[in-house]
Amino acid sequence: MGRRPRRAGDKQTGRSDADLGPLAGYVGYVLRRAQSASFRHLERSAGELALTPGQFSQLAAIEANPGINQRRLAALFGLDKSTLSPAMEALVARNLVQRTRAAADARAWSLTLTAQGRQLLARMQARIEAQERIIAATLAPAERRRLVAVLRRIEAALDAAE
Amino acid sequence: MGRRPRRAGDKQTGRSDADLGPLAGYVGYVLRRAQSASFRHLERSAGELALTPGQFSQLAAIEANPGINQRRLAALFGLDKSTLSPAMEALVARNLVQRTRAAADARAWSLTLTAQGRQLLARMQARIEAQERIIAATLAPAERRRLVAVLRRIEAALDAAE
DNA sequence: TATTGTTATACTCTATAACTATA
DNA sequence: TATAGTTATAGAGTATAACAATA
Repeated sequence: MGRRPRRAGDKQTGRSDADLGPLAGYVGYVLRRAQSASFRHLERSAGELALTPGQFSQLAAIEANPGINQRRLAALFGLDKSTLSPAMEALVARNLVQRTRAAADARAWSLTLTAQGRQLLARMQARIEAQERIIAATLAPAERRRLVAVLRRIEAALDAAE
Repeated sequence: MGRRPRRAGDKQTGRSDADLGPLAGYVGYVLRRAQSASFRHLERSAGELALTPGQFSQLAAIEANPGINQRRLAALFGLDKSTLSPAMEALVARNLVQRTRAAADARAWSLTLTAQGRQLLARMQARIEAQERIIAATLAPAERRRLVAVLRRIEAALDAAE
């Protein structure tokens, strides 16, 4: 008999050479795997900056929309206002975000970045862009822009579906 | 003066017309949005089947690897064994998965689907494939296969990065 | 009455550490 | 000693509901 081919369940290697089956062919599933890998990589590369991907996105959105309130920021990310309340509290406690009462509405906060927040955001952005370069290196030239467009269309189509 | 253009912060609409800023151009971020939309859609379309996307993937992997043990199943998804323990417990309690002691190793479980598990998996798979058709409808013909390949390459590149 | 934000509470998903039983 | 699995526990991240202050 010839060499036995490597099979699922091979005790020698200890590696999980099990099979994903049909999962491996679903866009939804490979999307999840790629997204998880992006988070894992970002968490590793954030290191001493101690910013989660979610916190990065919140700082970036506040920079892009200075004076935004928590309701609008929550809506931008599809979160409930009660989720954003403690999240902003944590960024304020780290002196990354400044909350002042909105001039036009005393119920609402006006969110802006502090100097320290802008500086930390810039440092994190450099690491995000390093990740983007790793991603771009796997793509043919000009494929990156198409990928972004495709993913946006997928999001919109799924949110619009019954 | 002419009509005022719609601006961020417009109180009339109540819509969050705030701006994602540079986030909107990052592959990592649009990946996250698309993946979240996929989960939301799947949770809606699962309905009375009461299966989460994670549970679906576990059933599918057990079907593809009958007799797999929990360690290998955990490794397949990058989870800790302690995460899988209660997850399998829940599927066994619903009579979807059968756990028997592995013949070759009395420490390990041998996981297989019950008839009920196979039937529920098949019903859920039909809904997954409905989602895949929604996704495919946003893509040019033959773009789907390329997207799957691209996402796999991105996952591999990020996991390999320092 | 409606809206902005906070708080109490709970649920899901995940991990680490300590353990039991077996190899 | 090492491995498969379980359990206790903890920490994110999320939501709903009830509430206070303001519109």
